[in-house]
Amino acid sequence: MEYSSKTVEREWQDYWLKNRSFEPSEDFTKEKKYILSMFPFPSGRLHMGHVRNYTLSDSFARYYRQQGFNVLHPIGFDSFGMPAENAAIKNGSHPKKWTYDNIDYMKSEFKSLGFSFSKERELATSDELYTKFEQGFIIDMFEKGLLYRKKGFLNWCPSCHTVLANEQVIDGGCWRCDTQITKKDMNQYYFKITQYGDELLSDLSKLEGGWPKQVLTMQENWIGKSNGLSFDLFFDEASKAKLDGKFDGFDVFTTRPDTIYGVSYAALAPEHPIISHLMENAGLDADAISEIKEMRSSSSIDRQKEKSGLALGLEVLHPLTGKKIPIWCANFVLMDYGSGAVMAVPAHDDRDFEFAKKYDLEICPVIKPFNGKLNSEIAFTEVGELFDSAEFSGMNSKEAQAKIIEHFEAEKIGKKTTNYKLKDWGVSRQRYWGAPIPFVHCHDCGLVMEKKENLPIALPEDIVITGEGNPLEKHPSWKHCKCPQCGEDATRETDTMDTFVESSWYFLRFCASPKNWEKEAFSKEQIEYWMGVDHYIGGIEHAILHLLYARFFTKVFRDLGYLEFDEPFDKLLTQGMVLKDGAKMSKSKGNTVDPDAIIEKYGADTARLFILFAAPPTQELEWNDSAVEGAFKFIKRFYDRSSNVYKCNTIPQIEHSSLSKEEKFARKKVYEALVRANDVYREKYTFNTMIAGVMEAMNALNTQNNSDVWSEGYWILSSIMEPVIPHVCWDISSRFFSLKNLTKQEIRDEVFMQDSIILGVSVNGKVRAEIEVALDTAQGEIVSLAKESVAKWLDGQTIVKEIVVPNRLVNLVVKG
RNA sequence: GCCGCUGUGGUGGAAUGGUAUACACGCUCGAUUCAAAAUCGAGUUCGAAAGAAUGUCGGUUCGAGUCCGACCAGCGGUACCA
Repeated sequence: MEYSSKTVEREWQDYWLKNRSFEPSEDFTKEKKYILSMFPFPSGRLHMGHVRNYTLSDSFARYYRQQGFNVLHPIGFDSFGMPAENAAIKNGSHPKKWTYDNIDYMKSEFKSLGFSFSKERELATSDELYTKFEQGFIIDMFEKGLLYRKKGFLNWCPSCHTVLANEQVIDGGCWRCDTQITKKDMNQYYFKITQYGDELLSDLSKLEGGWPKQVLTMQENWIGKSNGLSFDLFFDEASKAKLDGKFDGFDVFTTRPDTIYGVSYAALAPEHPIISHLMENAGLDADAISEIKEMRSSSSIDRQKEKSGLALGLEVLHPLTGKKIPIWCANFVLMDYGSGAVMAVPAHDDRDFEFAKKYDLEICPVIKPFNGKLNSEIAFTEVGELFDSAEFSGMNSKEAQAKIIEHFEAEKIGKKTTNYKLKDWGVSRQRYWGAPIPFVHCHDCGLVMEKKENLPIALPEDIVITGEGNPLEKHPSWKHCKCPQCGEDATRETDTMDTFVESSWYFLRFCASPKNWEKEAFSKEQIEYWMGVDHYIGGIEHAILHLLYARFFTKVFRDLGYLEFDEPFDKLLTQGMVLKDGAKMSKSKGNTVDPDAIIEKYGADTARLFILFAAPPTQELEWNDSAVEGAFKFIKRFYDRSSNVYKCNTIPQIEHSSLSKEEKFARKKVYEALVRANDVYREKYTFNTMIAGVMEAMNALNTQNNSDVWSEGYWILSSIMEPVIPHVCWDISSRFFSLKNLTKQEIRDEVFMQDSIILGVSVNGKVRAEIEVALDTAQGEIVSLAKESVAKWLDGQTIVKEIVVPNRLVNLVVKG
């Protein structure tokens, strides 16, 4: 029969839909598997990265269904976000229409690829029902003090009139219009993720083994825990007077307390409150003020280009020596790390050194290498031996660090402190297409939460999107409301939430039974059954932000009483990128391959087979047209050779000992493929080797013509391949096996029994010959056969050692 | 700079410390065909051979692509984090 991908694929896609084949059961006594792909943004069309992602999760889902598990394999759309607004600006389409049109199209693509997603649990995060529950959680978090509002210096694009996230700033410019961004002091909502910093770090150990090491390391570095000493530097009397008595001193943090005797100046971030005070109270001249303003507004890229600063005319006293230390304002000091102020030890820190050289500040070395001499041309930043450090002189750095912290604590002038690079998560965006933050500003009551029964606070549809400013702010009526507390006139918050908020809990929403979707976000019972996600599959680009935020939400929900576990994703599989001509597929490079075109030409099964066969999932995948052709040929051959198979409702029973050598070999290859398949799904995820095993089995079946062996072979192979090329396999299975073989397959040990084995013979580790011996051959005889086979290499040599590795090889060690 | 990953035929890639190059692509030859496509079959690491080869150099071992150390190259993450 001629293979037609279109006929076969359409038939089975309709069958699956009609029979609700992929809906999870509500029977919670069954063993479950929760297989999840990272859901897509509805950009319009699927790209090959998506196809790779969903082919992987689909294979897992189908495999576990065959093994008898209750499988949840849902999909949705991460459908809020800037691109919908950008499309509106460009084509005048409404963001909502643009988004939902794209979703409809992409759903049809899912169907044509044969992905076994649950239809009934499909959702989009821009659905009002989703917004409703999300706003409820935001209110919960605000009540718990995990969401707060404060002023911060944010990235601002002067041309687009909007705040930009850090990741939307590219080389110091706006990602859309290239304008140099500036910093603007604005109100912003923040999640207090730092409160969970320690747990987010320590729980990484629970993920070891299940998550790639690389991702764990990236998260660890991102959280960036460091231990050290924090202490106050106090102003002298003259400086206090200059500051109108408002400040006694300021706090600094160091990870190198062992260098404390080398402190020769201290520096404040341009945004530091002491500097603001000086600027506002005539403590600085006009030139200095404009210089500081310049530092404050320059982008972080600019600030990294060259160190600059200015002396403030203030002095503090060294906490141990009492020596006077000058205070500078320096652009390399960051306000949002530590306390925004540092002690500077130019002799032992590269940055402090560079700054001291530029402004001709004192450099006092206090640590020298254990062996060798100090080089005064550079900072010595490694550990070493202390000198000129009072009673700590002569100690090594490590010892001195502990002792100096002890000393500070005993004298009550400082304490051991831990700092994190992790910052609180700024979540407000001055944008239309996002979930509104459910708060109200009331003249009398201040910032007030919306009442839960009024949720969702939905977006208005009659808006004008120009790309300038926040459309919600400009809408004539939307923001005007009554205060939920006092009932007086008030205004709604017009900021919307970062889209990372939606993706931080969607995996929980999928656990909810759709029949209760209106009533609740999810129930505890459903969550406890389905979570954690057994296999979470997606791109490495989400290694930090999305996965960190989802972990954070899980812990918050636990503390709110919604669930009872600590981590959402048991196993994480990060797929590699899809490349063409050695570069990532992208529209701008013009090297994309459209999935629809591949399906049209070869069918979904070919696309799926190629993607899984061409490389292991974690590696980059190089697109190759002729290899796609090869995958297509295999499917055609697989379909065609089914003419050797007869109809049966149970697996054919075969008397193994009665078979010919070729027939035995074919059976062995078939069952080897089965063993490998189980290995791959449960542990190794190297689908390419599983498929290679099936190809070997096919090649072996081809060398014989026993119809029992063919039929048994197809019974097994079409079961193994069903998760990869489902349409063809369902077709074969229905024609010959009444779909009875798409289940767990038993391994038959008898096919692995052999009468003889082939051993390699090596001399000094170099393989020189092969011998075939009967299974029960005694070791002595094996050795003498081996010697015979390599006589040529033993000539004139003395054998000093004989090593026999059972079933593998014989190694003879000789000396000549 | 720091952290991580990857280096195997012409190409994608196989190989629990035990016969390197499975499987596939490509290429070559042959069958089929009036011819081509499709299909089927054979061959294909390099080298005429001895022999050599898993980025380079060392080490551990009877035996190393695999383990250890140093380096080189490519890719990715991150970065004035005190």
